[in-house]
Amino acid sequence: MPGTPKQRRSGCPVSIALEVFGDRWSLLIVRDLMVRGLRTFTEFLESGEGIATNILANRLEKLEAARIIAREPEESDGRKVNYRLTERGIDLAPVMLELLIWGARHEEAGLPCSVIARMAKDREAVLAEVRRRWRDRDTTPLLPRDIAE
Amino acid sequence: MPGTPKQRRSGCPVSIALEVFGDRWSLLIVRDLMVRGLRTFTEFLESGEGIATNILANRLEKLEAARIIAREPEESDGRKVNYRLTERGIDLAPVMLELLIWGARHEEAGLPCSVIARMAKDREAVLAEVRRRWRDRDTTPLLPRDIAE
DNA sequence: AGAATTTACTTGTGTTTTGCAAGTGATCTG
DNA sequence: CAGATCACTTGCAAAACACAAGTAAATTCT
Repeated sequence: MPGTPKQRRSGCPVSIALEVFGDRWSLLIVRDLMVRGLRTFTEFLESGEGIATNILANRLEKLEAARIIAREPEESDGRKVNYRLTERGIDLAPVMLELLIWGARHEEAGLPCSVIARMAKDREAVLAEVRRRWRDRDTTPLLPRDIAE
Repeated sequence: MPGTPKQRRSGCPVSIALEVFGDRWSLLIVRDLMVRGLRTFTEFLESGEGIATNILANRLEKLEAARIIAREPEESDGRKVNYRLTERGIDLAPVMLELLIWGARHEEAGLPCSVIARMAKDREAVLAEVRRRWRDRDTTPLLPRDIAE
C-alpha cells in the first residue's frame, strides 16, 4: 500500500535516527554536502565511494523525504539540480564529526594524527565553522582533498 | 574466507566507520551495551527493536570481528555468553550521544526535552559517566527504561 | 537419573534490497 | 542540428534480510 506509514521500532531516539540514515550511503551524501562542498547528482556519483545511480537516486529521495536535504533546480542550467542541507541536515554535523574522529582514531585512515587531534580538541570551533559555511552557502571544502583523501 | 579483508571504498574515516557499523542494527546493539546494561543474546533479542535471531548472530559476529565488542562465556552458567564493549566500542560513546541528541531533537522521541537539554549541555559529564560505568563494569542502565522508553 | 527448560545459536524459505549495466528524456553546447 | 551533459529510470542477477522452525549443549526440575 502506498502511503502506508512505516511503523517505528521503538521510541528510542537512536533507533529513530538510524531508521532515517542508518545505512552505508546516506551519511556519505551528507558528508559530501557538509565538508566537501558537493551539490549535484554527478558530483556525488564521482565522489569516489562507488555508489550506483539507482541507489543514489533512492537515497536522495529518502533524505529529502526526511527533510535532511532539499533539492533546488539551478536557474542558470535547467538540467542541473542542486542539493543542499536543511537545518535538520546541518544539525548532523556533530554526528559526522564524531564519526570522523572515531574512524580516524581507530582505523588506518588517510588523515594525519595532527589533524584528528586538532578536530577533537577544537570540536566547537570546527562545528561553528561548518555551520558558518552552511549559513553563508560557502562551498569551499572544509578539508582540502589531498589531506582529506 | 574469514579474516579476508574487505576492500575499502575510500580512505575517508567516515566511510571506514560506516563500513563497520553503517546499518540499521549494529549501533542498537552498542546502545544496549552502553546505556541499557544488556549483555546476552536473549536480552538483545528482547530489547524491543525486533531483530531476528540470525541477524543478531551475524551482527554480534561482525562487531566482534571489528573488535568493538568481545564475547566471554559466563563461568557460573555454561549456556550464557556475555558480550561487552571493548575500548574501541566504548569510544563510540560520543557518536551514540550525538545520535541520541539529534534523534531526540528532530523526531518525536519519547525523551522529555529537559533530559535532552541536560545531555547536550553536560556532554562531557555524560560521556565521563558512560566511560566510568564501562571501566567499573557497572551495568545499571544509564537511563531508567521508563524514561528512555 | 530422566524430563523439561533455557540459551545461543543454525537452517530453510521467501521477500526485499542492492549492485551493475544499459537506456531515456530534457537541456545545453558547438 | 548534432553531439554532449545531466538526472535520473529500468531490468536483472546476486546478496541481504525477515520469519519460522530446528538443534545442541548446559542447567534446572522432579
